[in-house]
Amino acid sequence: MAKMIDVAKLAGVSVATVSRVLAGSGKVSKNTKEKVERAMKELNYKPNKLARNLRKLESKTIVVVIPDISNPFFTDVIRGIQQVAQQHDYYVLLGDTGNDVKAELDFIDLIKERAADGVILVTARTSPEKILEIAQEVPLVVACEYIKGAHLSMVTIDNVSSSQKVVDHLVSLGHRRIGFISGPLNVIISRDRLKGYVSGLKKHGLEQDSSLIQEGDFTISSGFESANRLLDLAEPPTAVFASNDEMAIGTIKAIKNRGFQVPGDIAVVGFDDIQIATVIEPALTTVSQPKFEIGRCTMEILLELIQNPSTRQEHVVLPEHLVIRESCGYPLVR
Amino acid sequence: MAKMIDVAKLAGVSVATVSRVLAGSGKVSKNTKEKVERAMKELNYKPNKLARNLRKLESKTIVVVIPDISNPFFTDVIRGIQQVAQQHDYYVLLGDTGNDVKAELDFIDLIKERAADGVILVTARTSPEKILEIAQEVPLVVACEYIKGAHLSMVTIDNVSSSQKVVDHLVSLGHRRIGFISGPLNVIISRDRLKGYVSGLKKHGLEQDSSLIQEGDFTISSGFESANRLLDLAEPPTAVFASNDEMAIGTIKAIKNRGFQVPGDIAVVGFDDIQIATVIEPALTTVSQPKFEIGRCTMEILLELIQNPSTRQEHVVLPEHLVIRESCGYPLVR
DNA sequence: CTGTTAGCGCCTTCAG
DNA sequence: CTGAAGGCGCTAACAG
Repeated sequence: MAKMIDVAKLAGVSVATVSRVLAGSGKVSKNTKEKVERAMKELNYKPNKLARNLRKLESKTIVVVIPDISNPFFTDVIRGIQQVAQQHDYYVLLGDTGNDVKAELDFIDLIKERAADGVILVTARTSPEKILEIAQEVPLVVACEYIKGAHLSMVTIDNVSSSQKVVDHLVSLGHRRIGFISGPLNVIISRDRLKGYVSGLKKHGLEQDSSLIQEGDFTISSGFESANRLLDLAEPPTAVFASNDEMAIGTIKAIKNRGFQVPGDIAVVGFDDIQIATVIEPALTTVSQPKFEIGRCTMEILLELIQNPSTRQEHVVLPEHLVIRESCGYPLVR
Repeated sequence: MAKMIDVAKLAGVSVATVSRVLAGSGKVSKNTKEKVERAMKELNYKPNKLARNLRKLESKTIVVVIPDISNPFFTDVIRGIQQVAQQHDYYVLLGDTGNDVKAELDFIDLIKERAADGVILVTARTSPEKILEIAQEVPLVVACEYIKGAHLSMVTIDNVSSSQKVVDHLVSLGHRRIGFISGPLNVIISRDRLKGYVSGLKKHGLEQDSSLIQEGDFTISSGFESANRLLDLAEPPTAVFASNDEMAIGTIKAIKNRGFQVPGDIAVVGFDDIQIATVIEPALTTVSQPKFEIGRCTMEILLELIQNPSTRQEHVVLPEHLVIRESCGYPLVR
């Protein structure tokens, strides 16, 4: 494997000059530049990134920490991250934690070991205090999740108002008894979606019935079980709002399982807009998160933070929108 | 950021000793070892991987080149790769090409730049000759795809015999007119699945009708269109075998769209067994690839190749199995 | 068991 | 515009 000095010798110049043409830092005569380039090509020279990284004390790599890469929601976010990373010559290291907090911390440690220049957390199982502490020391951006009132770079949507919009939609279709399946309530975005649901009800003068609220854990099966509890009610809801698409799918399964129709008998709304939402029958009406854009934006902020660690930390809120498909049908007539 | 020499000074030893306790190479007295460890903890020392990498001329990183990370098939493979990588202290760099051949080559180049120690190709858009040439120079393993008769490390399933099994199953249910939707025929695994279908027909003494074979491109919409062509036939098939689950989903949509039932009127089989296969209605009977295991196995082979580049290259064929769900129903009575 | 020393390959002042 | 030289932080001989 040819190295810089080989190129230098062949071109009859010094390593400094080779380094200069590599960096494209203009101060090389056209003539020598050509000589060097010819030599590089002849030797099939590739600069050794290991050496460059050590010298510059940067790795040109960022870590994306996610709970589970086989969850389709995250892969779209990653694609956004990757796109911006590539444009700026950064690589992305995959930090799949398998939902393990220890693994999360280990990946973050990569920065201290200089194997990465920054981290994106698309999960935040670690305690908020810890994350804040880490964010003081290293470039870190949190995506999708957030920490309340924290002085920290974050990119999310507004989970409260988007949930409220769902209630608006359901009410406009004539529903007055709306069930809600929340995500795990120890997660802030789950609480936000619940909050939006509750304030949506209030806005329309509907009373809140705690039996209509069930806690799930974002899986299809928890959606199925929660929906069953809702269907067991003396007076079941005419619509169910699930806090993510997987749970909405479980809900649809539960409803069909009892011989009811969606949306004929009961309307269903999801959240996230993953691909399955378009494939399931009926196609799911859901809150579409700008996943790709979240990824892009997160990476852009991280890049700024890496270049200038004293950049003011900000919480960016991206717009989402309700996608109306088939699972809510048309206005109820009762 | 504390470095090794700081630890050495604080512990009153030389850097070599610190390096030794870090490497755990036994030849340090218990006493000094403790001193060093205390110093490391006190300074909150983390070894600089950049320096270590340069010194050892390795990056402890491998690149996984995939066409599209938001395709759920690949993420399961990646999880398998990641698991083994983690066990061996390797990191995985994501090489999402977005189906671009140039990007594929660029990611492979990372090895020559020593930013990675090996590559896993879960796609192979690049020409076989080029791949073989590259594999001579760097540790490279191909997963899911393969190159015929090549002296190259590959991990796949047997696409021919598994497709034949699908035909066996369909025939056992009474089907004699079986449609086939292939993947793009410039891809070898598509041709293999077609080959299995054809030889399956022959095995059961069924004649091959070329109008029953349609070429798709692995997307839902191509499945939909191909299925429509099949349904337009004067004598449509009683069963359709699609070469992947996405196309099978498109097929089911097309069939339902015409007012027919699956499996009541027409049976459908897919290939891959991605998550959607269990969610779609009817749940899809499909060939289940051991995706996670493919990932694990591929990474293990790559590891061997990295440690010993002269390892004999081998083509590992992993077992798959047919998962029978609802989309084929029960034996036909005609 | 421990210390000394010479690089890994590159970038970047500082001179010229 | 070009060259010489000093590290980046660590590991691996080689001595002792």
